[in-house]
Amino acid sequence: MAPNTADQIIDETIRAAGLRVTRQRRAIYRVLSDAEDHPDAPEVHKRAQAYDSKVSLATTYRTLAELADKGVVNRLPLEGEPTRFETGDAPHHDHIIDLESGEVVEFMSAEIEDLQRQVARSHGYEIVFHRLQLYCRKKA
Amino acid sequence: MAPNTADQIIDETIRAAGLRVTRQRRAIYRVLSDAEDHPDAPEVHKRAQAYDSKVSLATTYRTLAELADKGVVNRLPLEGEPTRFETGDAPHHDHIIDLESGEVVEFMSAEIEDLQRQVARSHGYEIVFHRLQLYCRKKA
DNA sequence: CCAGTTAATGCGAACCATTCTCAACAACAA
DNA sequence: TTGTTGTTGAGAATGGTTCGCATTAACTGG
Repeated sequence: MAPNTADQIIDETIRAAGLRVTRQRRAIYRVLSDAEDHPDAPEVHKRAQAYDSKVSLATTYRTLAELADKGVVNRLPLEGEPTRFETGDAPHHDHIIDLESGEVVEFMSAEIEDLQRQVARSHGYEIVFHRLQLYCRKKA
Repeated sequence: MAPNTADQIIDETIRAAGLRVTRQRRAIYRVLSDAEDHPDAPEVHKRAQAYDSKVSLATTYRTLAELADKGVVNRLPLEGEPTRFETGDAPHHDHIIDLESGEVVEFMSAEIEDLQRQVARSHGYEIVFHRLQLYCRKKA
């Protein structure tokens, strides 16, 4: 099996995070780069095992945490359910959570971001990171 | 000790939530209406015991959850630490979290709220509730 | 004001997502 | 290839929160 570009990028990403490239980390990161949705850790684990059966749940949590700390992956802590994950390569965005289906939709609003910074500044703060989640239902 | 207005309001609030008025619930709710800050459940428990020594931690969690479900109290789930609580009687607002001190500052922005609604609508959703938290550090 | 009905409490056990421990193992560098 | 050091797996441990259940206390309606 010849190396392809996608694999190389994944390895590169892991290495750039200052981590050794292992089968497990490749599988875990690949799950997120392939994902169309926002899986939680057990789900990432399950999918990772499809790529490589030798991935433990502990390593999944560990790797997700390490990658998240490096900014390569984003945590998406949701109200009342396990944290979900997404790759960190997309430009910054916030989330709409469909309360019925659990589906997560990404959105972006430069205006909101600006206002947030403004609000923070007016209180003498600067934003390190923020969390904006709109828990919604489909409009009638 | 003659009944005063504050006590009556507390009882009223609890009753309005469809709950029986008990010493414990009075103590717990009073903690929040007296609080200047945003305590977590164990802290509420500790303070509630000052008003009435017979309050268990389980009841504290239970009562906070019940009151939160009724909208009388707001949950404030924070990134990486226990959920904190506040009364629900203040007008809607969001929070700035000081990453160094853990202090929570409330703010309000009608503009941001409007933009949120607009964003949701443009995706075919209507907001049921939202969470906006700015994790900040004091500006240099 | 009392008894009965039903809800609320306290205690500890249970839960669940997540993290840790540590011996076995695998990446990478020389 | 071998040494060094980071990584893994398995399961135990953690920590916040919830539950089960026997006991106790609020609210009826009489």
